[in-house]
Amino acid sequence: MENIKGLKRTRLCTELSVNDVGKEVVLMGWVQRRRDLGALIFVTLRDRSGIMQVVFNSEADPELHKKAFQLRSEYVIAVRGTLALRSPEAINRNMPTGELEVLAKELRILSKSETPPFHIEENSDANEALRLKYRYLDLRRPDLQGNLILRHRVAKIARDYFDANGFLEIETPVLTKSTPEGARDYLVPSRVQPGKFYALPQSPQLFKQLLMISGFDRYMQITKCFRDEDLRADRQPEFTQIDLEMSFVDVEDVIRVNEGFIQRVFREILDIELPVPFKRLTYKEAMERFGSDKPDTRFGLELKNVSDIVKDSGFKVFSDTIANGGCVRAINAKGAGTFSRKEIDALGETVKTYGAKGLAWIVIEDNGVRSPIAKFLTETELQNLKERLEAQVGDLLLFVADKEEIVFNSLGHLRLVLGEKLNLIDHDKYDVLWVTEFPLLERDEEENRWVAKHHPFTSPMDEDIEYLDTDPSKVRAKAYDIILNGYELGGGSIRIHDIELQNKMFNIIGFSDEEAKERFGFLLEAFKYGVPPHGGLAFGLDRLVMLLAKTSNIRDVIAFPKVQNASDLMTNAPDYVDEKQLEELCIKTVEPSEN
RNA sequence: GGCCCGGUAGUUCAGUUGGUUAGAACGCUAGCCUGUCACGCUAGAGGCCGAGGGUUCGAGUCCCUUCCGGGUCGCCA
Repeated sequence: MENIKGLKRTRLCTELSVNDVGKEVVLMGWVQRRRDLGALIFVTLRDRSGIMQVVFNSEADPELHKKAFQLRSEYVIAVRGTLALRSPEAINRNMPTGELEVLAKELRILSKSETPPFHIEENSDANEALRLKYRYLDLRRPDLQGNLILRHRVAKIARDYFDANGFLEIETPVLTKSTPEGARDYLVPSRVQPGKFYALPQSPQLFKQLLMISGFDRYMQITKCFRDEDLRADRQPEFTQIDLEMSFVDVEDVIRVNEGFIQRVFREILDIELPVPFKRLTYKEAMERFGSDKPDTRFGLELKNVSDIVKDSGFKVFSDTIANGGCVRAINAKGAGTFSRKEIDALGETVKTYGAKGLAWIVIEDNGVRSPIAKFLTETELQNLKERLEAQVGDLLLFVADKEEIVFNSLGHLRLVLGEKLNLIDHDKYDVLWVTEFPLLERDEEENRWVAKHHPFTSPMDEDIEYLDTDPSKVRAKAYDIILNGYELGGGSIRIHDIELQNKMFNIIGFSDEEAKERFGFLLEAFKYGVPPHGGLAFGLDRLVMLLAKTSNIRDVIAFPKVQNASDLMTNAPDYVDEKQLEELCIKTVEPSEN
């Protein structure tokens, strides 16, 4: 093994251009590939910027050529040589540095490598579990390097943009207090106070509110958050938020400053100019039209309420559902009348996933309809349905009857499936919108109480405060989510800054004064000493970068992600610890119970 | 916790109704080769068919259990 003594790297591979031809250069990096033509050896050298061809010619230097013969994939080398223009017939147009090559004068093997378990290349088809076990090799691939560089750039834009707008980056604790409500906490035992635990933050929510009370006026932080819930393609147990909070603002102020941020990200990263202000939908409208509070509005297929048409229908599934307080809604899948019975059944399975009992359907044909339910419907009902759904020959009408919640959820997801299946989604389009006026509260049927839909510090809308006592379900919140192509990019709210209202909120979600004091006493105490009106928002940085990188897997934009069972295949975390460590923490483990 | 998909050389995969010695490509090793760039040519090595149990004369293939990975529902204020 050799060292780099006396050699200094001049440039990265792709920083060299035809203007540098004739200069002596020193490159350092990994052997991407060796092509051995006998007396002539080509090596593609890879560094973070890209690749450059290096030539070893036995005629020019037999000793050096002999040394180059030893090179294998992923050896780390330093090469000193002359940058040369390739002869015209040897130019590789598929390579950014394809006009150039380095004629080697010196080679040092800085580190050898075993044959890697998978080939380091763009668009690797190697199994992801294998790539995660050897993540440091996976991260050598240009696509992942590009993703992490992109991530860095987005984070930098966030810091620059919010700095320019008067925000201060302030760190908040990672070891903090467990709070009720919300996701499961990750707990950290205290050694000095046996039996007590810290919790890792689900978000810095309370700390940023306290910073407003401290008078910092505008705060931002790029920070890790932790939620002990099951993973998804777009969800990791530890993730990063661009978190911010502002004083003396209302909804419009928060929205405006964040539109500017997203606009700048798209301008600088993708060279796309997003028009502001962004579209807005109220929560109610989003649900009614798209069956989702994070609608993908790149395509139509909107939901239509047909309850009034079929409320007295002979089809009991419809009329009984409505009689029991439910509803019937439908999607017109334009042109999907050609779907086979099997395909329609598969759509039925889709809605069943979301709790629907079934999917009723009608195909509009030249001379009438084809449908298992048509015989239960009168001619008038059929005619009204067609009109409401703007049905034409060749269309497939799809109906779900159930509680509103299930109808929205199942049709909302069916809509996405149909959008894909009917190829209605323009994957090069970026569709950004705000969803506003979320309900403040929702009913937890299991616990039979109200819970905060956003969090318990969210302010109700001024005009709805009167309903807090009479009909909490009617109260809308000063909460807003920002949605990109059907993904929730971020969300936030104006907070309650009045101690009376905050106490009332705790009471409505079932906290006694004692419990509220126990859990959030520090906040209520702070509320006694002059609280500016404030509000904020948090973006999911991972998700934002994921969408900018055009991948649907959040692991592709995280350096060391976790797999579905929340373990890290490289480090093998989580893992058992020494009995000694547990003793010191006064912790005993028990076998998990069956069931 | 539920549902769906997957696990066979280093890698990506094929493997028929259960039937002889489990194949291919890439990679790897060695040799030849002075303009390659997915270099080419020749030869070679390489397998706990995820694991355990069962059925069978016989299991990569069928059954049961289990482990691992992915997607998803629940969950994620």
